[in-house]
Amino acid sequence: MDRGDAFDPDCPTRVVLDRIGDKWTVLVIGALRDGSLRFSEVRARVGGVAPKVLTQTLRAMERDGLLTRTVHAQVPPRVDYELTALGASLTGPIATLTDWAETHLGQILASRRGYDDAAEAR
Amino acid sequence: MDRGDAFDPDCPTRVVLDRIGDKWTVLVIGALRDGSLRFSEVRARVGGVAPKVLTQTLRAMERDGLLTRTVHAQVPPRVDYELTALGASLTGPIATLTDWAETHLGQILASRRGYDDAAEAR
DNA sequence: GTTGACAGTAACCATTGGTAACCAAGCACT
DNA sequence: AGTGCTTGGTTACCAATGGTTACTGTCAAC
Repeated sequence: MDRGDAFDPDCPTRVVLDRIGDKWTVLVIGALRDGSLRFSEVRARVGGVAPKVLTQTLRAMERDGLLTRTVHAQVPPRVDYELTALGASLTGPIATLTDWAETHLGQILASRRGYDDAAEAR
Repeated sequence: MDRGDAFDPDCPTRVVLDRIGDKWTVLVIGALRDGSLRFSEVRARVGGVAPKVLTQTLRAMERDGLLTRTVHAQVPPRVDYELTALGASLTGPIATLTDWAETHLGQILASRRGYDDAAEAR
């Protein structure tokens, strides 16, 4: 097993897909695409994320080597988050994905509307 | 709002990202890439998925127009799932992503190991 | 009549995601 | 001395989701 097989549940590739598949991870990477941000800035960019969940996400990403976390001994505290080379290499695939999402959004919503109408007619 | 903005929590693009971000959706699309399959075949290909969850995933994908579900009035029953053009158009972006996952798996696991060792040394 | 295949469903439990409230450190001001 | 302000979280709690196991319906074949 060299590159992993995403269909085997016991293969670690699955773990990677789990992380990428995480909604917040994708958004955080998008937020950090243009440079480092501090905690509250990430929070502001990624609308609607609870601080607890953001902390979890950032720690998991740090653990996986996708970003670095640097604490400045200041008051008030300042913590900067920045993508590593590994994290930055993910921006490409993710951009592909969000592009798809944004261009096909209309089709999906239309399909969903049709489905709802059919349910209503029953 | 034409294409949507994934960073606004109230924007429907978020909904699309949620679906794409779903672990099982990605794997199901991969499984159906080469043609239609029946329920149990999908289940076998996507190792480790519980039938309930697979049903939920497939229904949601049908609702979003990513695949079609055709029931054959037979006994034993036969249900075929097949990607729509919309669903097939997702295989590209997803392949990009799984490629990334499989090639960078080593780096991530290495980073994770280092993190664990550091925690242990404390 | 009972066994077997297929495609689920039902009931239940575990894990996760999310909310609201609070905390710690240091500085400025009173 | 005490109060308030800031940032970057943590804690306790609750709801929603994900997952597991067991069961169901139908009809053909034995």
